[in-house]
Amino acid sequence: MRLKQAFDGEEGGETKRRLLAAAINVFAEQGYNAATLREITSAAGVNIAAVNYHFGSKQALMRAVFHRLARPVNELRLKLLDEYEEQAGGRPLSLEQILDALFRPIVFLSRERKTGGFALVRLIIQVRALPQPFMNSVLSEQFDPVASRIVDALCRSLPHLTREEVFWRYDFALGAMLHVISDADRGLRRLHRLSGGLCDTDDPARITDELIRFVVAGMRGPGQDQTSRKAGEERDAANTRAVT
Amino acid sequence: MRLKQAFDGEEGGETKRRLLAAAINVFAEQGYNAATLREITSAAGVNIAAVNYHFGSKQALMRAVFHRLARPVNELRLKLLDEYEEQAGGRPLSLEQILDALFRPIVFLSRERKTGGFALVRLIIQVRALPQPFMNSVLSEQFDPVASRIVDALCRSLPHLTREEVFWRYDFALGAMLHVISDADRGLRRLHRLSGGLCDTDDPARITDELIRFVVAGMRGPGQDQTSRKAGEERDAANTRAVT
DNA sequence: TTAACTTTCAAACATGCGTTTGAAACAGGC
DNA sequence: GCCTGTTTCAAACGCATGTTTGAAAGTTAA
Repeated sequence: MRLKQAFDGEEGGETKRRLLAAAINVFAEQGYNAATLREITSAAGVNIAAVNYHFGSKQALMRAVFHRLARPVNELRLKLLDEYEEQAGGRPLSLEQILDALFRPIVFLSRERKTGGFALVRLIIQVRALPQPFMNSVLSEQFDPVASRIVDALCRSLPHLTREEVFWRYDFALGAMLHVISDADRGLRRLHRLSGGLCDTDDPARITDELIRFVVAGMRGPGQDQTSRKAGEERDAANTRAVT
Repeated sequence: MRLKQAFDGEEGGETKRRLLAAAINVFAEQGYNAATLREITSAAGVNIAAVNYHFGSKQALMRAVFHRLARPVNELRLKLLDEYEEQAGGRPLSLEQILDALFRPIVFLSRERKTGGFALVRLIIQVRALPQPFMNSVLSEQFDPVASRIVDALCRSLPHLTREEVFWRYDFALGAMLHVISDADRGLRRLHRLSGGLCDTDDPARITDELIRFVVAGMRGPGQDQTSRKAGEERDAANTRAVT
């Protein structure tokens, strides 16, 4: 067997590795459209033709970046779920445990530039904001399994809610998390600024703490069939006053 | 007085108006970086030199777009707050009223392509995901006043929370909303797909209903000093088991 | 009608992009 | 050492972009 083949694994050789690492950073900072291959290859210290040689195209490089970053995070989340399920011995997981698996890996990693967590979060937010059709399959492949697993666990943990309601709340929870961690990643740091410095958006433990408290309460809030009729009527009247 | 000067207002002449309208659509669909002036001018049926003549640059055009879109929405939100405050006659607004002002204009408008609500939401999400420094001032100018007003109202409505906690929860609520409305705007329609069609992400009333119910519960959840010591200890132990 | 200003236009500028090409360098096995 | 395949390289390709330019067309007031 050739030594080169033994060394070639998922990460490829030195050039491929450096290229991937540089792409992670540049795509995260600039976004796909504004990132240029010349900038990436310059940061990697390799020749621009290497992109086509090792990855085939800019698009393929972006997909490789995403695959590289998302897999470890989601493996970790699934692993946390596994551990909690083993502890639970067949009973439903607690809501806190589920949210821990949903949030903590991402929130903490979003503060980790070395491991790529920072970049992953940036990229998730970016592809969500501006879809790239060529990314659809890698996103589904990486994120759908863990989403389904979490929703299933939530349904068992929150029997007062319909499955539909759980899906809505899952989406809200995800949005709340992505929103707060994306805020800290930007020059403006809006929440920190708006709050006059009260909110320390650099502290993942603080973020997780506040986030879980909010989401736990939101998740445990009543479902539609438990909301009072009076509140429902007031809301209908408010909706009748059209936005114009 | 020249007739041209009378006609020139904020909207400018026909060419400027068409250019702005086309830019709204193209920027929203493509994002700032991928949108080209040739595409915009082609859609507007004007010459490419008109961009520089009427707006000065691509960046300035983008700022003008944002200014054009954000102002009516925020005026509406402030107006809703005014009305609710007038009704309240000096007492704190109910949480539902505050959230109505926070969410409903944007959620409903996000379904309105004609009024630009759709485009505005898309643009907000995009500039958040990938900051453009040249947009910072227009964003602050347009959104900070209403944010501060809402946080103030929330503080009065939720006296069990510190001002810091209110800011966190405001941010989570905003994130939840932006996340769910951005989902429906994209080819994949993830929530609809993941939920096997259960969640109708085209229905603004449904979105608002579920969103408000979740956020009301989340906002009313206990603050940090009301959370049980046992839950806190369990969380500390979980944090000690490091992510890797 | 003329003059002054405004607006629009086609063409060009200056630069840049992702991709390709063919040769050189490298690596490894026989 | 030779051969084969792999990898890297500089240059080029084919095309695109935002901005500028100078002239033409349009508008308006005197």
